[in-house]
Amino acid sequence: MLQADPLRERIVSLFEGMSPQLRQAARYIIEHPQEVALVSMRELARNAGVQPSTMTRLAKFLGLAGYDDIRAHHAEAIRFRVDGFAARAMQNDDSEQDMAAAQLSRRMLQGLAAQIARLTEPASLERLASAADRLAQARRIYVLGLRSCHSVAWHFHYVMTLLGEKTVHLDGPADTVGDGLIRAGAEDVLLAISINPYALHSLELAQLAREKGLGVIAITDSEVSPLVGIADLAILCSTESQSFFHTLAPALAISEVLCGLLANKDRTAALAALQRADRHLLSLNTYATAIPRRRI
Amino acid sequence: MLQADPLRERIVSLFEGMSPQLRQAARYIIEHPQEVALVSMRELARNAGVQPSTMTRLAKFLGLAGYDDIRAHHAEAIRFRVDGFAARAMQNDDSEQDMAAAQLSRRMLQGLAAQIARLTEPASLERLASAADRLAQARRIYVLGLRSCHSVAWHFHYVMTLLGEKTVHLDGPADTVGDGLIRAGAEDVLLAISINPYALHSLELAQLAREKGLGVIAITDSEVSPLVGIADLAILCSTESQSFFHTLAPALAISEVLCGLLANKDRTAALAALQRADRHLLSLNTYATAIPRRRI
DNA sequence: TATCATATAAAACAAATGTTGCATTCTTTC
DNA sequence: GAAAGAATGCAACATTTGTTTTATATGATA
Repeated sequence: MLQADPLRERIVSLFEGMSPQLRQAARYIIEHPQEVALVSMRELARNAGVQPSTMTRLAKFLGLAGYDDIRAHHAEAIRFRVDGFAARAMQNDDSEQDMAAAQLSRRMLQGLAAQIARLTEPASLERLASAADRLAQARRIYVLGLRSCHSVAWHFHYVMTLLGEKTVHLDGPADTVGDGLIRAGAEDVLLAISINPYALHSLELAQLAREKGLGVIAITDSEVSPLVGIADLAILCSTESQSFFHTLAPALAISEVLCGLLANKDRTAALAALQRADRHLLSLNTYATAIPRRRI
Repeated sequence: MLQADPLRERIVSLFEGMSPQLRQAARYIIEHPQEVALVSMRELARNAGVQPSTMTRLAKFLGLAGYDDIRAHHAEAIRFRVDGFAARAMQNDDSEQDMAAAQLSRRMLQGLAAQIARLTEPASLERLASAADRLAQARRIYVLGLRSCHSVAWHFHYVMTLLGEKTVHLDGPADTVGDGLIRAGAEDVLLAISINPYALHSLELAQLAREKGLGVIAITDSEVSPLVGIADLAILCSTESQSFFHTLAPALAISEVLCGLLANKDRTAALAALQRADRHLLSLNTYATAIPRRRI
């Protein structure tokens, strides 16, 4: 990534002139350089979601004789990098002293990675699985996350809307946050996300939900979180970070895993739902397929 | 190479019991491990001075099903070395058909952890540092993230509001998303977050900001993202996950690091601001200090 | 030396790879 | 709205791949 890579640069510079399929292939190659050298072209094409011929066409488009040139180039890059990696690592340690920012960044990122990795402990995995089961059975899933946890709640809700109509995001202006629960009942589940310091309103709503007979699943940060007492099941995530602020990355990771597990319950249905969402958004022209040109 | 390599050890330990030809093949493999993954078996055999069949025989001799097992092992080793402890994460699908929940969860989480860990590469750290500098200098920071990226944008904005009044979150109902930019100018910076598929509106607004003279910093997912062409500086994050959906955890981690770096520019000021925010929220009774009791 | 078992080379084989040409679909342009 | 052009999917193609089979060579044992 550091050293000059002429082919990579060529791909990037010609990217704008490529057709959609070529772009998809090119993008995958740029983002998975080592895979190019390690798997066959057909498999690469499959992983990139394009036809095998597209890879050949991409090679020709780049002015190469064929796909083998692309592979050869990436293989060479790997051979070249064999001891380059260690060298780079050393070079870090040197320049680290006068780069306070880099040092802090590294510590924060390594901390986050470690915290997420720690979620793979068997106890966590079990809770994730039961939570997913519970959510899958529910008629409706109400999602609640206020203040800092809004991001997690919203992301969960957003992803789930791609799958269907099952979730209701408890949010709104003018103190209407809780209104969504009006028609909630015992067949439903509340997914409540809250970390220290715990927003009072979240706890009140969770308590209300409990009283209305809803199942309550919590994503929170401690065994002694007030949510644990309210919820049927609590998934714990660390929020500590090497900076002033709490981190929500592990909580977000958990919510993404829950989405993944739910989608995995019925893969074909999930796939169909995603395709439908795709078509809908496509017809609305929501996403850019080419370089953007401002509407005037 | 640093870590234990069971296959390599097996080859060494069985070396004495091999015939001359098998030894020659085994020796070449041990001494050129990366070649095994990068060239075909026939070419490897040629380079080793051995018949192709000898390679197959060696694989069987080692108790494997065939030569492909040897290659797969060495390919994995390369992936492992390149990606740090990403290793297992990126190897794709095949038989996750009816994967147990725990297994899928673990793979997703390990993948996320690996992707965040990969952000500690020097190139990323440098970009993070410059982005933080640029943001620190700006008079105002406009934060833009639509659809799936809303969570990241909002989280950045929320954390920054704890520090002061510097950020403006570009969001709103009734198509008022861009209104915040009305008074934006050359002294300001836009922090734009967008991943594939790129929301058209995000690109248009980023373009508009650029035309208005704002600096543009992007958090996006690829060197060929349309945002790269618009932004002065792009921080790249992977979004691939072991499930149907893209992940935003790395993007969120990046935004948290940026917040941390910004706060770190003036630690005492940051501390003071946080305390003020604390007092304010305390006086509003925003957070629970004890087990919640519903208001009646 | 004759005989046997093993090791190696050579060739045959099915499966896969990368490539190419053709038919179809989607855009663009008049 | 029709026609030209580009982009794309599909299937056939010749190669190449890893494996297996067969034949030859080697070396030990009696």
